[in-house]
Amino acid sequence: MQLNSKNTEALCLLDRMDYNFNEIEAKWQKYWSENQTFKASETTDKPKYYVLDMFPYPSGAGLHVGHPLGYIASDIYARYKRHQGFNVLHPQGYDSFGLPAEQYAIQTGQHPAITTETNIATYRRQLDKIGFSFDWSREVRTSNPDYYKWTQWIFIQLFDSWYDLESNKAEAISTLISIFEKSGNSNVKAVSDEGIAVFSSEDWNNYSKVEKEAVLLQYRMTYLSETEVNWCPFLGTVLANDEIVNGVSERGGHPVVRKKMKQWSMRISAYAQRMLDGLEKIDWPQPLKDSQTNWIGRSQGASVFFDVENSEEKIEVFTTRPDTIFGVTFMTLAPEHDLVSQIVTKDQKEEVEAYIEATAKRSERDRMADVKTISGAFTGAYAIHPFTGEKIAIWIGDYVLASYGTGAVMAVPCGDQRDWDFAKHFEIEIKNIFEGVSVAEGACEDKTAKIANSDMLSGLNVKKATKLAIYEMEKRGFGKGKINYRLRDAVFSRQRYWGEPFPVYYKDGMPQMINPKHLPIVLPEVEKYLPTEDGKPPLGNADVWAWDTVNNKVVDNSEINNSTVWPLELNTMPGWAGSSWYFNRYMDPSNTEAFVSKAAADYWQDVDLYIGGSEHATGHLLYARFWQKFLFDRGHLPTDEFAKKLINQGMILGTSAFVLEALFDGKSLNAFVSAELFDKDDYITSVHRRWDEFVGFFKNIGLSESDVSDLKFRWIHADVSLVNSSDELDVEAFRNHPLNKDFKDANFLHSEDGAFRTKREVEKMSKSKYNVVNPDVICEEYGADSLRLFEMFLGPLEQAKPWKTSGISGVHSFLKKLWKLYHQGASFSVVDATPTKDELKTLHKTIKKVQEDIENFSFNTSVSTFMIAVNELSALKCNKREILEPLLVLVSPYAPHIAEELWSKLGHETSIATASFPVFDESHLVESTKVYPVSFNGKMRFTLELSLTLSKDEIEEIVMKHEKTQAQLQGRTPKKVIIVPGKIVNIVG
RNA sequence: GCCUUGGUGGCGGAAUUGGUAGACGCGCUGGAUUCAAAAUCCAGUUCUUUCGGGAGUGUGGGUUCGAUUCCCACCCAAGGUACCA
Repeated sequence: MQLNSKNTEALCLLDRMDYNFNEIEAKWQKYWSENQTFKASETTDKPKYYVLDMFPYPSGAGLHVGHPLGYIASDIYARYKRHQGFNVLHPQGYDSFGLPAEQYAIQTGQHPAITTETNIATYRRQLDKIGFSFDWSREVRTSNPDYYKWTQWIFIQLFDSWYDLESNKAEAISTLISIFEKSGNSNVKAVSDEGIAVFSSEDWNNYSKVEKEAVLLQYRMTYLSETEVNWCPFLGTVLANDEIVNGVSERGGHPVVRKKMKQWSMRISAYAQRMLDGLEKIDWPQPLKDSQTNWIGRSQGASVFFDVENSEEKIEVFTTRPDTIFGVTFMTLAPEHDLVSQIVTKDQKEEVEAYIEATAKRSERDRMADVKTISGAFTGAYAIHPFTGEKIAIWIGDYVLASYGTGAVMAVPCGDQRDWDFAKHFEIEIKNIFEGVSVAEGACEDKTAKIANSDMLSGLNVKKATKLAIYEMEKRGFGKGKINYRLRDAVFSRQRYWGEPFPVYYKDGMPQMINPKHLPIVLPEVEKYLPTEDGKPPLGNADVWAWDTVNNKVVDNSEINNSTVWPLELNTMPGWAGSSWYFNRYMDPSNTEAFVSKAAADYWQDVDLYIGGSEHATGHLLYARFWQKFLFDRGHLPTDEFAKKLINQGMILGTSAFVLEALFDGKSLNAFVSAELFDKDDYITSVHRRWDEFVGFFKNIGLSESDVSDLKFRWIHADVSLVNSSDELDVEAFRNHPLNKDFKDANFLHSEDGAFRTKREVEKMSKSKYNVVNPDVICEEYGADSLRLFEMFLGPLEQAKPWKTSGISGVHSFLKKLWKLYHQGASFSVVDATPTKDELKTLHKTIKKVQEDIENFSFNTSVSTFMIAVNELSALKCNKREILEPLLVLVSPYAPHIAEELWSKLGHETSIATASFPVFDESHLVESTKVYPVSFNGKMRFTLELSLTLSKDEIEEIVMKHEKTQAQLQGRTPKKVIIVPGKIVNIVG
């Protein structure tokens, strides 16, 4: 057929046969939405499968190509599971409470609810373009009152619970009250009972209401306490440990100081051991499990009590090395330790107080930055060694942390390097209790050393000595074996506006829960979103924020009368509150009677596959496991781990482009030189060779020849959309770019070939680096199917990898070839003829590989497999239904739009989403046998690589025909061929 | 420091329980088609070579007929974590 621009008829035909992805994708996205193709229901006999993405925080910047990576992977898996006959739940929603929306509100005065709404609309539009199989009828938003009603409800459940060590689970607080009424608290074993005064049933029954509430508050799973918190003055809020990085706030990098405040805390420490144990039964990445294990920080040892000389007080220490107790030569308390002021002697008082003041002034950041300096002070007091009765000096030092263990250590300088350093510095005795080891140059931290010089422990190894030491301590009553955890209770209050309000009001200073039937307590309107410097939260600016206990509603603050109307809690919940249980809400998103119905929870159970970033290891993923276990304990959920399998997708990085700007005397010259002029190796030569041109260029913009040698250069980011695949900058577009207003008349010194080159560097994708690639643009230019395939093709799912748009042409031309496979000339053409052996081989090879790939989450290699299949089938000119129909089902999870279009052209009336996954038949792969000679010494051995069972004769035939076998036999004929089960074949020559 | 993961062409990356290293794609080179360009198609592309070969999966050893794969030591990179007693 002759084609030219005048032949309009031929062009029309071309149009019809072309792969018009924009049209196809819009058509099927509309079809899926109208037919609710991906709506999940609980009324089916199919087995369930729950595929979940970590829901996004809808930021103002919209999506870049890095965001959908995990969503594409989970979507492929969800679609694959549907083809396999599973009832798939694949929902999506928004984590829409949080700091950036509020920061934006503070700056612009726009209500966070409005900006959040706008951002969600942008996200939804962008997500819809990529063709995900989400069930949007189940969407949740954490900032929606219908949702946070249940976040508040869960908070009330936590308040109404305590952790019973006897049953090792959270129990209703009413069970605790009835125990108190019968027998006081002396027999109660709760996680929180350390430091709680002992009382009898009589005491309890005589307590006032407020006294009872104060006692109970100490037992609750969420409790109010005066705690030292990480206060960030700039953000005006308290931060959790995981929100602090290197002593500054994770967000914005503002300094953080310690401050005592009345805060809600979550008793996550109660679950420390169960969270460790639970890791063994879930299939999560090892690095993530290790992060959680470290964060929980279990250490096994003993707690030992030391008497203080001339005092009633005892000092409790925690040690992981009770076997070294005879090596104790002093004791160190944290400067903040409660006992310091009581035991300090008159003589030392001044020095100790000065030291405490000095350490209090140092911020946490300073203390961390400077770990080398040894400092401390002697209290003048002495403890008594429980075994030997010797006097032991009590020191204070800031290397001991008040927040870990008991805030006191027994110092064993011969066995602990920090104690050794401290002892050296202050010239304290270092007693050696190790056999044949010198401690003159440093402590002996080797755990294989034998203990010496230690009474009954002498001669024992560490393990035995530890056991005996604990036994002796328990027998003599001054110590016991103990397990300590690094995991602290999580502070749950935030001095912010854009978060869940607490369902709490204060009566006589004690917190009271609002009856759940009056929930939600809706976030009030305020005029100013900014917290005050003293830490009073923005809700303090609300006029209508008091609780009327008669009418059960929120009323104006002026009505507070301290008998029926009381003030409401001013703090809001942290960002992780709403995200700690959302996966359960998807199971039953519009239930108004419960956060999830029993039926729905029993049906869906838990998440089968969860995909998201590893940055949530010690935040969201820890808190979510905690709430899940709690809700399980209280009988609200059927499982105590919420996600069976978890995959961390790697980050997609941007390839930034830099242009080289010339500076003179610290000022911009509004002039740029092509990047290769500044290459380390070529700089001299290329500039020298072009020296006149180089000087001329700068003379033209007003420099003298001598000025030129004083030029300085710096790299600045250029927008990547202005740079082509050969790193050449579109100079005109750069001048006219709205972000480069200063460079409108800029001068450019080009390379010799006339191009202007940039330097490329891989960095995190971010707006400020001008390296963001928008998925909308990719969808427009190449289609969503190309985007999906390319994101997978980029590399292994879990690895970080740079984005390079130029690579997309490969997957795009694959789609065009796939399309052609189903077309002949201008029209759709698939025939019903019987496939050949070769065609079947290609199909079944592909089925096998793709199925393995999906199950191993190696989505990148299956894209290659598709390309090979299409190339082979094109070469075979295969257009047979029996081959092309199953091929389409294989491709459809990856490139659903094109698959759906061709599927409908094949005459199917329903969506390809309901088609079954093709069944692999290995009988078509007979010829994929490989033979390797193993050795030749009288006997000859061969390895056969087979994926199927062959008869002896068939194997012998394959072996004897093989080229290498012929060579090894050197013309001789073997007497017999022995076939050993497995892969080894012996040929006896 | 400790824990974890990884190291393969110019680049992203393949390689099943140890079995022809570099699949597939990008890029590059040459060719076909075209007035031309785009698009498409075909061939080549680890390095080196005296065209016989030789070397080669971070480095050095080891096990094996055979090692990217298993073992030991080391180097490097990324991530997590840290006066945690």
